[in-house]
Amino acid sequence: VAKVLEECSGGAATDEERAALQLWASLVRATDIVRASLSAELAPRCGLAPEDIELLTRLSEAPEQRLRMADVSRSLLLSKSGATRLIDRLAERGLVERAACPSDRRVVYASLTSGGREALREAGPALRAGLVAHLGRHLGAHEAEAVRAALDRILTGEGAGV
Amino acid sequence: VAKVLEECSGGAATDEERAALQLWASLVRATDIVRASLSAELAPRCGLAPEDIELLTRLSEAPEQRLRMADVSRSLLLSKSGATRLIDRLAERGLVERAACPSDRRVVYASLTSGGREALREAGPALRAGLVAHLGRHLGAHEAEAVRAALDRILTGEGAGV
DNA sequence: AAAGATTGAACATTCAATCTTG
DNA sequence: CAAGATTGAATGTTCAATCTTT
Repeated sequence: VAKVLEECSGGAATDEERAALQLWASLVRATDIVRASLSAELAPRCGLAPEDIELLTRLSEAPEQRLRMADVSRSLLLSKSGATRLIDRLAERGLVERAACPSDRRVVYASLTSGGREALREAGPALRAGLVAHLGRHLGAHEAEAVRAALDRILTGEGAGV
Repeated sequence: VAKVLEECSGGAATDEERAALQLWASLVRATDIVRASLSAELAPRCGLAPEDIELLTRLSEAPEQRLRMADVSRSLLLSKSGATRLIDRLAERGLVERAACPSDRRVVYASLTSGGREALREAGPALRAGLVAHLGRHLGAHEAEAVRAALDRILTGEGAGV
């Protein structure tokens, strides 16, 4: 990608621009490919997409195992309506359920059901195995740690609220 | 994410699994956030999404500034129909056009128009500036290089055809 | 008026089926 | 029959508008 832009899209790329371009290309490709592999392996195994597991996980760690809809959207980097629809889908499958909040009647909680806990118990090990196979296997321990540290620096620099 | 799964989704995560989990969380978040920032900045500036620019770039570097539809889908990690629709959209805007292949009448070329070259000349610098601001700015030169090397190792390990 | 959530419309992406050419 | 490309249907995502509650 970089070599291309450097010559074709306006010329005059600096070294810094070239480096950023290459880094971006690798970043996007790596996440896309690993995501695709994970989805393909997880779907037949447990019928859940990686994003579904991510949601169930966030719920399982939350106090009372539930989250306000707005927090679902924020923590998953999803629009408000995206959160509504995600919870719709998982609620239909019995993995989460909606609950009213007594103290503020505007908020709706999404809470983990026992079925959701069960699904997560099965999906968790599969997800972890997939991540080790597709990600960890190719990197040494402190190399992985170094990459994570660099990415986290970008995240905090860009103002990501964990 | 990692702390959660370690305790909630089946327990007994190894150190290796924890590391892979954390790396994955940072990887996904970083690409999502940078992608969102890029899209938001590029859209008003030049009316193109990052993926559009990526396609125009690939075309601009290809021999004759054209690519077979199948190569579009492969190089952008898109399904065959996804490639068809992407070219549809950009052709409607006059940035690419379809052309028949005389030697094999099954193949359709997507080729860059002069309008597409013009659009890329404007978008290229904007994309590069955005990438430096959102990605490069937070990392030292050889740190960025180290991350890229690690990601590329994952890519070749996972069998990514560049 | 502002915040939380939902809905409908628009759009992008994929899968499966189809059509044409080799 | 296999490969290249396109189409229709289904799914998921977002934006803008709406409704309720604060």
